[in-house]
Amino acid sequence: MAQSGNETPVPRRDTYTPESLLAVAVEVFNERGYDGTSMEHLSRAAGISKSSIYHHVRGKEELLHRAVSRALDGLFGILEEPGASSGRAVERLEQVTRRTAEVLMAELPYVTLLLRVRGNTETERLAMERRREFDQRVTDLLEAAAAEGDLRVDVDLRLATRLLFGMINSIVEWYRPEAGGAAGGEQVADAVVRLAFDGLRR
Amino acid sequence: MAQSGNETPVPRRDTYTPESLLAVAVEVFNERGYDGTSMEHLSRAAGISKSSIYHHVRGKEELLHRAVSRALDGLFGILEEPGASSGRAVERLEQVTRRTAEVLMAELPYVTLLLRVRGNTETERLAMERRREFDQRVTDLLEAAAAEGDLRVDVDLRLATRLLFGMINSIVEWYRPEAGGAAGGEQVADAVVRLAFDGLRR
DNA sequence: GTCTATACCGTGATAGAC
DNA sequence: GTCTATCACGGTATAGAC
Repeated sequence: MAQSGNETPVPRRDTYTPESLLAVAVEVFNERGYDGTSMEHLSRAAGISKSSIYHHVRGKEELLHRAVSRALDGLFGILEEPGASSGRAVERLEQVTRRTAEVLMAELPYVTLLLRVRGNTETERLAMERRREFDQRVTDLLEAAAAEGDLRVDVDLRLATRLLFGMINSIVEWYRPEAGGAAGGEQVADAVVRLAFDGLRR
Repeated sequence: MAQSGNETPVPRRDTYTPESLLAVAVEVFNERGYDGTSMEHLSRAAGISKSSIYHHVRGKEELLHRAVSRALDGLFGILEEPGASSGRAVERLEQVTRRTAEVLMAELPYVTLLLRVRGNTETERLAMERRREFDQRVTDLLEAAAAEGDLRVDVDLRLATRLLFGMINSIVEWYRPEAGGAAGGEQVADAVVRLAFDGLRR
């Protein structure tokens, strides 16, 4: 993500960085819920003591903050990608839909946590606000596509955006990258685009 | 819901019953998350002391149990309704889709809580299991509809079921009955069925 | 049916040795 | 960078008066 410059030439072996600790913490947060996770749970999962965790991060909420920020950066990155700003709106919308599903799967644990945040702390409220901002950008895209006459007219646009995101976001409830089985990431993204734009019916 | 027979002729005025206390508790659970809610929070919301709550229920988890049971009873009720067992499968599926959305909105706080349960306690694990059972019943319906040739063949059925439920369930994230505005329950249910079966595209 | 007072434990976080 | 020991606090739940 950030530049891996020429300092610290090779990742160290054993000791934790805030980043590697984050990966562990986010897994636990997603299993037990953020509020349901104690520092004791985290310390056991990381294999170090509670107080060692405080050497790397200021506390539980900093871990949450880092996690949701990473997810949000991934999502907003989609809007900067080439192709997100030219061409027919419905095609841009289709591309954003596919990329959102892909980013969600690529950054699965981080986005999962983001989507479950309820607004109890300042960190959570900030995350919710940025998320709404992203949603709004996509709503704008739907409006543009509707103005170009490419969307059905019998469904409210805000409602459609919400249901579209509902479908995409629900991927976090069951997608697990290791189990390639009947659900590789490509296949999932394809299915989302097909169902969202053309529906279930033959 | 239950019979309002001739005993207890009129609901009492002021004092709490387990049922009326439940309504308050579920609201708070949904705002703060179950784990994020303390008995102190509940007591403030109910306007009685912590210990008074224990007069009505055994503890926090009993409130959770009552809430998710109510949600699950509503959902399984759909499968018993007339029309859910005869006729073309794709039409039964459409009907179940609409009814699921409707029940979700009618029992909004209870279903919301059900959908957010993560499996930390025995109550939660039981709820998750019954929920999976419901999902399976709907997957069966998709299989039947596919066998009758009414569904598109380029999307995996389990995947389609999950995305369908993802769309329906996401209603709890934003639907609020009081704000009739652009989103009456009828309109939402219609939109879900249209998008799920025929897609966004004109 | 509600209250105040309290038991008892797990929580997030810190101090200071190694 | 990690540990053990400890702190103050808030958590669920109970006892017993009114």
